[in-house]
Amino acid sequence: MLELRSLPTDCAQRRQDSVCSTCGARAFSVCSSLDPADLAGLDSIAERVSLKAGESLIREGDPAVHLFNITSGSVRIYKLLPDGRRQITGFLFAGDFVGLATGQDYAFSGEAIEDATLCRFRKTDYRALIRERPLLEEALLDRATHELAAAQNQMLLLGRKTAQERIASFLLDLPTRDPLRPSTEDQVRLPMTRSEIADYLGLTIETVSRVLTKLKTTGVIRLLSLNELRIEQPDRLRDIAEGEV
Amino acid sequence: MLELRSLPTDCAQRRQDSVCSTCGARAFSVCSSLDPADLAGLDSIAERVSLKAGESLIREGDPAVHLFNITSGSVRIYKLLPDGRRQITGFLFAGDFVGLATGQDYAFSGEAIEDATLCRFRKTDYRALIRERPLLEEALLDRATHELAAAQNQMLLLGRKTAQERIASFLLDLPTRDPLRPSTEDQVRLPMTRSEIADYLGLTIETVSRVLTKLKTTGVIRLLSLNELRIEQPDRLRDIAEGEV
DNA sequence: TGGCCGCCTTGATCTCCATCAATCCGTTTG
DNA sequence: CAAACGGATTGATGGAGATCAAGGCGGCCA
Repeated sequence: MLELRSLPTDCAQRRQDSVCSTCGARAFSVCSSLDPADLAGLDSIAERVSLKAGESLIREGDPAVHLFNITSGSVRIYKLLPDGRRQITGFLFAGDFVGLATGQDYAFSGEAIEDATLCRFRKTDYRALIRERPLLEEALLDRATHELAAAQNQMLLLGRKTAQERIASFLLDLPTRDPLRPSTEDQVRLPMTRSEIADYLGLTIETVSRVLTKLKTTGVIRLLSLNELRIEQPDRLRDIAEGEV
Repeated sequence: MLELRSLPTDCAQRRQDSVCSTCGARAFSVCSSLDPADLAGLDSIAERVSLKAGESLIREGDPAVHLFNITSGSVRIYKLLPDGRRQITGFLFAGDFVGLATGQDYAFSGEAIEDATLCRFRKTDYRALIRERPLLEEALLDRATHELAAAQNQMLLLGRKTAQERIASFLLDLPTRDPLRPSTEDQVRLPMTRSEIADYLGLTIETVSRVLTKLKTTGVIRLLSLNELRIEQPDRLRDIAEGEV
C-alpha cells in the first residue's frame, strides 16, 4: 500500500514518525482540523488496526471502550432483531468515524466489508484530547450532524420509497461516499454483496437482483461485473430515485 | 397560513431577568451545561417564539439561519417526496434541539404538533457562543450522538419490522420522550394524529388503526380516548416490539 | 480438470399491507 | 338541533415485494 511507504527524510527527522501526518485518509477525516503539532498528540493515543474482509470491529452490546477512524477499506454497521433480521444502518469508508455512541455499550455492530485499516482510540483518551482541542470537537459535531442528515434521508427511503426508488437512490449516493476511490460518478463500485445491499435498503436479495436487472434492460445502467456498474442515464436514475412519474 | 406570529409583548421587559434561569425545559436541554453567568449570555441572543398547533417552524430548502430549542409542546420534523409522500423523521419535545443542519439550507421541515414555545437563535450567534463554551459544544455533541442512535433504531424499525412490531415499538418509546409530561410509562399520550403516526412508522392510517384495534382486542393495550391509551401488558408489548415469536 | 461452494439470477406463488370505499363519531357552525 | 366536517374505524380488494424453489455462473482447491 502506498500509504505505508517510508516518509521523506525531512519528516523522518521527527522524534517519531507521525503516521497521521502521512495518512491518506487524513484530509477526509476529523483529523484534518488538527495542526501538525497536535497530530503528534493524536498519534500517541492511536493504535493502528487492520481487518480482513468480514472481521468484526465492534459488537452490539459490548462495552464501548474504543472509537475508530477508518483509514482505508469499508465497513458496515448494523443492528439485529432477535430472530436474525438485520438492518444495515450504514456503509462507512475512509475518514468516517465509528463508535461515537454515548452509552455504556455499543448500540450496533460493525464489520469490515473488504480489507480495511483503522485508527483505534480508547474512548477516555479521545475524550481528553477533545477537551484540549475545540476544533476537533467542532469537526466531530459537524460530522455527527452530517450523519444525522444522512440518517433522515435513509428514513425517507426506508419508510416511503419503492424498491426501484431505493436502488436508484443507493446507486446515486454510494459513489459519493468513498473518498479514496472517487468513482467518476457514473462508474459505481459495489464492494458489498447483494445481501448487504438488501439489508441496507430494507429489501430482499431477490428484489435487489430483479430491480438491477430491470434497470439494466431499460438501459439506465450497465452491469460491468457483479461489483461494478456504470450509470448510463444519470438523469433518468435521478428521476426514478425521487419518484418522478 | 399565518406563520409569523408576533412575539409576546412583554418580551422586552423581561430582558433584565434571565428567562433562561427560570426555563422549565432547561434541565432537559443543552442549556443545563451552562452556569448562571453564561445563561445570561445565552439569553441575550435568544428570542422566544410561540407556535400554534400546525404552524411551521422551518421549511425544507429555506436558508438555515436559525436554530431552535423547544421549551414546551411538541414538534414534528419531516421530509417530502415530490409527489407528496411524507416521512416524519422525528417527534421532538421540550429540551430537544431543532435545526442542527450543517448545510446552507434546511434539509427538512418542522411544524408544531400542538401549541409550542421555543427559543430561537441566529446560527451565527450560536456558533460564536459555542466557541466560547466548550461544555455547550460537548452537550450538543452528546445530543447529536443520542439522536444518531435513535435514528439507527428507527432505520431498523422502518427497514425490518412488521406493522405490529412498529406500533409496539412506538408505544414503548413515545412516553420516554416528553420530559414535561412524564407519562407513567404505561399511560401513553398521543399528541399526534393517526396520519402522523403512520408517516412516522412508514405505514398508512388504516394499518395504524387496525393494529391498534388488534392490540386492544388482545388486551395488550386499552384505548382511553383517541389520544390517550394505557399499556395493560408491557411485557407482551415489549415482546411484540422485538418480534419474539 | 472437475466438482464443490457461495453468490446471484430467474420463475412461481403467497402474504402483508396499501388502496379503495363506506360508515362512525366527536366537534363545530349556522 | 341539524348539518357539515375532519379524523378514525372497519370492510373488500389488489398489488408490490416476500417467500419458496430451481438453476446459473464464477472461483477455488483437490
